[in-house]
Amino acid sequence: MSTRRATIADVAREAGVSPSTASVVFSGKTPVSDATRRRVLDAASALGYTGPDPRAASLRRGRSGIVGVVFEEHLGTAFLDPVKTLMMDGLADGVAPIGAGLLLLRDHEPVEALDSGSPARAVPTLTTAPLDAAVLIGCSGHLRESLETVIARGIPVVVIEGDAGDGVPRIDLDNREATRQAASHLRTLGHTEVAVVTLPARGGWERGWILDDTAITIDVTRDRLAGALDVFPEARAFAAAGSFIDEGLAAGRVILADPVHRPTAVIAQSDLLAAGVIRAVEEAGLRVPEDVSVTGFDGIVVDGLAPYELTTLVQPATDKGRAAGQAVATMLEGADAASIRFTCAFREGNTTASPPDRD
Amino acid sequence: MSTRRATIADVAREAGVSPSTASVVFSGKTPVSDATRRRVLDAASALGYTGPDPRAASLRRGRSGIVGVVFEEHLGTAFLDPVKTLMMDGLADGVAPIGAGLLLLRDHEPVEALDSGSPARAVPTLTTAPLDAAVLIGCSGHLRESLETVIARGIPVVVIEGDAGDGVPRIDLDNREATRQAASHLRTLGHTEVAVVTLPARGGWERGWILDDTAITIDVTRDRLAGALDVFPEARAFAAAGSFIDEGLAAGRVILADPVHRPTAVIAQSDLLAAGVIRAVEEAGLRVPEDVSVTGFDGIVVDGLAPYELTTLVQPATDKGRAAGQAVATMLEGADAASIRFTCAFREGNTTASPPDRD
DNA sequence: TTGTACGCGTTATCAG
DNA sequence: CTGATAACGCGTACAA
Repeated sequence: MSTRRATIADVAREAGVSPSTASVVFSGKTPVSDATRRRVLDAASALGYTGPDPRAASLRRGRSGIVGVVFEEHLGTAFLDPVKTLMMDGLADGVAPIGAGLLLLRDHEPVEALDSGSPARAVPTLTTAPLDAAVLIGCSGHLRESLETVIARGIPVVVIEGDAGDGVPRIDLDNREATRQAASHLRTLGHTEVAVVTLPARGGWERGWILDDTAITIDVTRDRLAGALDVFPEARAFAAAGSFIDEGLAAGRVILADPVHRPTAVIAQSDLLAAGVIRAVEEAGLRVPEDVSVTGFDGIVVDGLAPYELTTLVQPATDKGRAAGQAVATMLEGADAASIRFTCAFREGNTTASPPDRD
Repeated sequence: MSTRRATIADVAREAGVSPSTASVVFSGKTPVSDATRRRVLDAASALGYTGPDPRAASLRRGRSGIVGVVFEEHLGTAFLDPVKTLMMDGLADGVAPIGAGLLLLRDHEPVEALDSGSPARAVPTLTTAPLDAAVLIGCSGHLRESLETVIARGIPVVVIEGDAGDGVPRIDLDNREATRQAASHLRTLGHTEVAVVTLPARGGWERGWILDDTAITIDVTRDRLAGALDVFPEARAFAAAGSFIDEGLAAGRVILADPVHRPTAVIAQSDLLAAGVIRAVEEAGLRVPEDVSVTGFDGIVVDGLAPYELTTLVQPATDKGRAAGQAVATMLEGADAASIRFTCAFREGNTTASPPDRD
């Protein structure tokens, strides 16, 4: 049949009922007699009608059943991070009760060249996607911009790990306090020479030392660093370009390079970074934790790190995601959602010990 | 302002132009004089109008700009698999030119209990999401069902690694041929006692031996196994419950348990499984590759596997995703998309060697 | 270049 | 339990 798809009106006509009755059969919003239902269903299958067009339904209802999840990175990259992965998991759980799907979005679309001869076309994003709500996974300066876009559209929004301002529910961690715990642990062990390997200082950051005048626009980085400095005000900090083992390795090499300033402990802002630092320590012919103690952050399973068991802060990543999902669900039902700050659990592994005796 | 949001009609009225003119200003489909444009834009910002409602626009256009990606697993789990992660990456790339967003969907919604007192509500899925197209990441029997749903809706669909039948474009690998290569490599080295650690045999599979009468409904598993059996018809196969290091470890333990039947080589159907098998070998007090050779599949970076470098088949995971995305784009433009079979590259690492001398 | 008219496919609402 | 009516907010022929 080269004709257009059947609509609910066609089905109704075929079944000899009114469109509204047919609609009700599919939505189940109102009781329908069995006989009528059967007629409608039969007519539908006869016409190859598979149910209401979601586009029309969402226009009418004012709901699309879609929650946008905004990343600032290349989508693929986002899932390379175990913590984000777990968050997505929780998020999926959290929105399940309202039956929403998760739409992956990037906050600043890459400047795509004109491909395949097709004329320049607007790349849909936050502005043009049919979202019921949005979850911003926050960090960089783009967050601010995305936030405005979403708020302007009047869409409920939740921010994970970022400064939302206003009345925007925020899901985050006690980053500063948590790091302070790790640092205190190190001080208790007797460390005084400590270095910090941080997450990026801001979007597009290349790895390098954080100096007094370095602006840190990423909240997580700033807060965790503050926690470390609370205990070791003199600690030097080197910011990696991302949360990867290789970045930790690179940072570790730099930090350990100068024998004079060599720290006896390194506070890494993520487990992956910590794993890299451990490699750097080994590479330098030193031992963990005998010569250098290392702490991480996240409490993820770093595959293949054995025999080390990282001393780290275990963050409830899945819970964070779930909380965000629930907050979204709450807002979608018209209620106000509260911000939630989760707490990390300090977990002592075998990567921290007292510093070696000095001569 | 407790009143409803402004519509394009309001903007037009405020600007003193017709609705269609205002529409054109936002869509850019037709030239508009600068003066008019300015008036419209000013009116829009005065009214807090942020652009056309995506729901209405998509009804009118017949396009939502959304491509569904259907997983059969818990969403979070999907991203724990590096290969899927890379595929998503490529997919995001592939659909970028048409500016589509990716909507994460599960094929069989978990049986959610009634939460939060809200009445039982239909959980939207494949049937109710406003999709322009769908990508099925295939395996289990659910695929069949999902496929029918999508086809009934008349939505373009592409299947990755699964049997699509009909005229559905399929993106997959030369799984059988690739595995055959690895197996041949082992035979050339002199191995005769070989075991296979496979991916799950079907959805919901618990780990266990694959017997003659075991039905394997997952294509990837079946094809890769066939490739191994082409070379070693007598090889025994143990199916893991998923592609994880731990599963490989568990499988390895079972396979190595019986000293009489102990193989000199293990063909694992994924790198993660292979990594687990290697651990099992070490755990048994044996060496890789001196006592037991191990091959993998995927060519991903298995974090922390050093000093081993897996002998494996490198699959172009990102390319697969990108191809799927492009196929979707093609179909959306009304053309037919072809199925594509990608080729894996054999990469020899240091986990395979000649078998030990037998007494 | 701008305006008119209409319909995209549904579903709330309310009366019967 | 069923039906008539009226939007939902927009894009696009077509005419002016």
